[in-house]
Amino acid sequence: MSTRKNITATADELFYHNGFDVTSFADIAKQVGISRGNFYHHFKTKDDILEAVIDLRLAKTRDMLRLWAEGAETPLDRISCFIHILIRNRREIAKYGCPVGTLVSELGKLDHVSKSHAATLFTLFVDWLVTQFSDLGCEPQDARHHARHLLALSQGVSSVAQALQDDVFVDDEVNMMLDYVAEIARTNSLKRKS
Amino acid sequence: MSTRKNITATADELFYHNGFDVTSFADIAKQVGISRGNFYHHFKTKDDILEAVIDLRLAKTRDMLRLWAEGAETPLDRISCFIHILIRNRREIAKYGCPVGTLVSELGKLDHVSKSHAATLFTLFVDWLVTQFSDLGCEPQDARHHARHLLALSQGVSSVAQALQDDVFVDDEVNMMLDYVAEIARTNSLKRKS
DNA sequence: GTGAATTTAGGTCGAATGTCCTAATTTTGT
DNA sequence: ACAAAATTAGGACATTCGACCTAAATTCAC
Repeated sequence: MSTRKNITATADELFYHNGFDVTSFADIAKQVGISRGNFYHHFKTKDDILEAVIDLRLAKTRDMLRLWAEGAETPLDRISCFIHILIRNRREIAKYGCPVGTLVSELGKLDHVSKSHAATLFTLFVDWLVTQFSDLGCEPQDARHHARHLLALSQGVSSVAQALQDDVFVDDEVNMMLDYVAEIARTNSLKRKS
Repeated sequence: MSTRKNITATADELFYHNGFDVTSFADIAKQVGISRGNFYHHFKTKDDILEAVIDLRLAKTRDMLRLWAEGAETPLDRISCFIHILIRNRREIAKYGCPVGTLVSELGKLDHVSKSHAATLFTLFVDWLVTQFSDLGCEPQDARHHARHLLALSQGVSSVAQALQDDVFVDDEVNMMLDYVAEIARTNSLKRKS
């Protein structure tokens, strides 16, 4: 892997685990195994690293969403993929929260220029979910509503899970989210028949 | 107001607006209007200030919950008070997120000793909501489930609202939460009749 | 009123930060 | 093979941080 990508991937992990502001050049350099001075050749400022990290996350998210769209047959299965990240990443979430939500929150408090850039990560999920709910037969405004609701729920579950450290809670909420989507699919199919 | 309380209140605000780690002694001193050196007499370390801030928030939260319990006639009205903080504090939430969730998240990433102390802020809300749902006629495990679900939703709405900056979204979610509670109250009253 | 206790201001300290520079080292193009 | 370019290491820099100290100012007790 190129050094630049190596730096970006390491910064991505450290920003997630420890926070953007707390993570120093020295921390990243130590983990990558290069000298601090080497940074300036790849990234002029720390903000440049942040931009690269956000771009990396955008790319990884797009890949993940595409994989879900291709891998699952029905919109319902695809939405289930989204919901199940809460279980698949439960260990990391319990420790560090949601990588998107915590970054947006921190950048918001720092009033950082990249906060809107980070927020586009959210819209990536919203847009994808809107597509799925539309494919499920929802009207545009309903699809948007359901998509945002699901995103908010996943954020909230991450946040509370980090505080309470309770696996059962996550399972319960995931089941509720699955029921929520199944109910929408059911009513939509009824509507279609009438 | 005493200097100590003045420091604590100012630190409370700055920790919320800018984050704990980012906020420096100098920042607090400047806003309070005292010299930096004066701190050491009131708080030995920055962590001591954090402890005092968490205690302050615990006290303020307890007062607020007591006020809601006394001010509202029915459990349903009391739960509505909780839900409506999302609207009452919408400006601050859109800027800085939820004061509890963002603090727990930051302390979790810092692996700070006070993270569990901060997490008790969450349990304060959970316990209070459990009481309300129990008064509404819910079984203990149901009450706990509903309480945590509502808390997670409020957290998620705060998080997504900060990213999307959309007032309509908050209104929609608040209405959904109110419907959720109303539905529980309705089914409970039906159960009671049978 | 006066001595003791509390509170305050201002400065110092080492450590750590982001940024930047320079000189080696390695890689690349021909 | 060799010059040019890219990459790397290590250190210098001004600044800021939490922590700590001392002395002046203020408040309090009697």
